[in-house]
Amino acid sequence: MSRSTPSSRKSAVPKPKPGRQVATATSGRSSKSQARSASLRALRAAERRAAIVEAALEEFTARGFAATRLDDVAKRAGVAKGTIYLYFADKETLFQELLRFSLLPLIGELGAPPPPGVSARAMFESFAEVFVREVTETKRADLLRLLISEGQRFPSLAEFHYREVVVHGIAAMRRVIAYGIERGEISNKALLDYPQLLMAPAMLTVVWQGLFNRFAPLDARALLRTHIDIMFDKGNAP
Amino acid sequence: MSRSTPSSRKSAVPKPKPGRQVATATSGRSSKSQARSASLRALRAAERRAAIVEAALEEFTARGFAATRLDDVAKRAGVAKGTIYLYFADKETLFQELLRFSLLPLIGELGAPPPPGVSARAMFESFAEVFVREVTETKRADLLRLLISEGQRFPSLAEFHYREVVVHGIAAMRRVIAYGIERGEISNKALLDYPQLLMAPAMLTVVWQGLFNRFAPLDARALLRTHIDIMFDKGNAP
Amino acid sequence: MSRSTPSSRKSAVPKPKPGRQVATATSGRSSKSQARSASLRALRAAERRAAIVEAALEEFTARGFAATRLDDVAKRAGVAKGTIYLYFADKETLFQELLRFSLLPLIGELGAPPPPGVSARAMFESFAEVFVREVTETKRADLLRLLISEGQRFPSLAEFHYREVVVHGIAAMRRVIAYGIERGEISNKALLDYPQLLMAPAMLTVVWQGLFNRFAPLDARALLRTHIDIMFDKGNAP
Amino acid sequence: MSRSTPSSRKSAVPKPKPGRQVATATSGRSSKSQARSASLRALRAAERRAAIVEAALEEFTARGFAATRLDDVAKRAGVAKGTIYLYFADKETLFQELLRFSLLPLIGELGAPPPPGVSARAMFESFAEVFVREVTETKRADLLRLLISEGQRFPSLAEFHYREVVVHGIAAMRRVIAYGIERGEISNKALLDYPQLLMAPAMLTVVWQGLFNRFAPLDARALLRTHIDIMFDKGNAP
DNA sequence: CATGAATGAGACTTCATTCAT
DNA sequence: TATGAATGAAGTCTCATTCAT
Repeated sequence: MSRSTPSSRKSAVPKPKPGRQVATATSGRSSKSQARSASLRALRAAERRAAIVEAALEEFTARGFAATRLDDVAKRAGVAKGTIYLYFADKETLFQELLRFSLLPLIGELGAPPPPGVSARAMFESFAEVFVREVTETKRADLLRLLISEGQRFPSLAEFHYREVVVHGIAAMRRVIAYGIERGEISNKALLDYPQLLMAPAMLTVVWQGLFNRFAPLDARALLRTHIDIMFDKGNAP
Repeated sequence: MSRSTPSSRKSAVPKPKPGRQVATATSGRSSKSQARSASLRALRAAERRAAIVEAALEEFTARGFAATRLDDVAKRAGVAKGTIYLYFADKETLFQELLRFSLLPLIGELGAPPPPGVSARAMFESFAEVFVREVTETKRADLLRLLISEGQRFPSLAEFHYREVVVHGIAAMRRVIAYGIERGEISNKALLDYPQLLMAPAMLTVVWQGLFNRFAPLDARALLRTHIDIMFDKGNAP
Repeated sequence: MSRSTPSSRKSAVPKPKPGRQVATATSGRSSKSQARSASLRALRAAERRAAIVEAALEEFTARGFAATRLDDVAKRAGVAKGTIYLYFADKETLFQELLRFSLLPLIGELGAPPPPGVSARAMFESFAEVFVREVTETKRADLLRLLISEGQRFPSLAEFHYREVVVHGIAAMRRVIAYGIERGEISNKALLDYPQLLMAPAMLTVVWQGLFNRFAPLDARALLRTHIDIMFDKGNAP
Repeated sequence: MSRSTPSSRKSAVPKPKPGRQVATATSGRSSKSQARSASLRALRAAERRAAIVEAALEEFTARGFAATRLDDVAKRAGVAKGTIYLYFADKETLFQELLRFSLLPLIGELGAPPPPGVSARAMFESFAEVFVREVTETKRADLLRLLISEGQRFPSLAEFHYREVVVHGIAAMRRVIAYGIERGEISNKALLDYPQLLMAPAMLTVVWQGLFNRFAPLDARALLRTHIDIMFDKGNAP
């Protein structure tokens, strides 16, 4: 192996669509209705962009930033090399955009307003469930790992996630903790200073699954259940 | 910059030794005493090797595997580029060797025989203290982050660490947990199934400090203290 | 910047019309009067062509042939990139056409029939004045520089200008010289063999102004006046 | 033709040495004498550098800066593509260095101290002769044309030549003119203000030979002789 | 006719690895 | 054993040209 990639050359990641994309049959031209054709074009553009992002996700998560070849991204997306540059200024922009906007929706989902009158434990159980369903069992886990791996080398990216994701996540955790303390579900008030402790097992799961799942699969749900049992006193639960 | 690294070129990492290493004048050969000169040479060789590994550590942790240039490693180590190949087969070998043997000693330290009659909490407190002192506040934290970042792309490396480090660590955690349950310091027996929970905050600290310390410094010791307070019932502590 | 241009990317040459050209609303077709609409269309076509040539002039003179991007020409002309190909076969054709027809009119102006009975000196003074007014102080100087710069690499272009411009210019110079000799204004008959000497200062001016005007502005008119004083004996002048 | 070059692809300029350079038989290693081997290496480096510069000269003068491929320069120099980067930072540096140092020696030659008691005409005749012999009939003419062609697009280059070459040349011309006026060889004192007029025919020759020599060869020596006859009164000549 | 998204060949540049000294 | 000059494969990015709309 010559340059720098650890594993096999030529796309260790299996590529699903070898030829040109299916293109969802746009060849039939109605020849009038400029507006529709314009929106069609816009639609096509959006599709292409999405294809590129999707392909980039696969390649970047499989190889990391430096070892990913835009050539491979293009092939996987079913576009020419130059096409990528119609949508993204350069490799780094594609990479950052991918990471920037992929984890954002999570915050919305995780911060969904809890049903009233519910226990703190139930609130966090809901968090955990969403995390498992929407991250652990999804490509988002790969994205999170990618962020953990490359964040240090892209300070602006780290900052973005700190501000847009982490700060809100920490705040949410703190609210749950405060609520739990208030309701007597959580006894240790120092937890308020380290709300990260609530998320630590979730993060560990993501890292573990990336590195060691091959050798020792980890049941995220069960692990988090145990975590919850430890963090919350059962007293006030039904 | 064209290829792949996000930040500045030309060694973002400050290099301590600008000129060629002092090299302690080896050119004048005394021409007798082959045995001593042989051992001297071996010593010199060992030093060189160590210098290369040390330099590689700096560069790899600062840039990751792919973006690190052997040229920079050589410069930092004070040797010629070709010299690296006298000690390591190639870039990947150097990288793996670096990671393979750098974290091993930890297991010994962490697995040091606990003083008899001590509480489970005290045992884990000792663990935590060693971890903070020997990892968090050391270059080992960088190595751990490097492992987390690149492990997925070097399966053999991940396997090595799983077998040589993680398995033992998990076993040690489990022993502490069992002991804690036995002594009544730990009430939740399910923890025995997920000893990772004991380590999760430590790992979170390492990741956090790599990504977010700039924006929100994290006090590893205090965080772990809180963690310990939660995991261990205080009843039986002195 | 990676490829080839020395200075700043993104059009160092200031572009006058930022948005799309006004285009004088051609979309509403009155659907009758085909003849007039045809001529209108022809007019529109001629305008477009002219806009492209004008834009090409700016860009080519600013960057040279190879470093000029048709994309920039199109933007500056207010047309789409593809439109250029409706009027010109390719980049080189556009370039050559630009150069071919831009300098031709000069020959007419420079070869204008001199008022009868005038001195040779006056004839050449008139040449010089036209040259200063119509070349030196005009974009034509840029075109001349462009020809000088790229002519060697476009042999057919050099040949064209030799035949269509230079030959006539040389002939005109020779006529002036012969006339001057005949009238006793020029004493050195060898000048007839090197009529280029009459034009040399004009050419030097164009080159100098392209390269060094920043550091040492050159007054074309005054320089040529001195040149004339040297070439023509003052005896017979009024 | 695809990208940008006007004429034929694949090196219009004939390449003399297809294989690896002759390398002047350095294979015989004397195995001792480090100093000599070091100087040998230095010698080799100097040769290589020279080969690259020489090749670059050919290619740049044949195609201009933008259209020259470093690949071709490397092939012509008999080195690998990467080798160029051991000696020059990038394409532009190679180009500028080529131009910067190739014309400098001229100033020395042209500014050689004139024999005492000689006429101004003889001094300038000597200038002219050196110019013809060392520029017109040499590759330096190509370099001068290259400078004229690309100077506008490399402001620093134009400035360098203005300061290092032109200023001195102009000063030398002015000295000759002053001397000629003093000796009564030159009558028009205004020439002191436009010493460029003395050089104009030389420059015209270089440009002409680049563009039109194919169609109308120009005898530089004869043209300059006529020029001299016109500029200098014959009175004081023998 | 006009558009401009898409293409893909090709240029510059980097850097792991080799090998003569 | 150590060196570091040399190599050349490979990657990123550009831009002339095409073509469906």
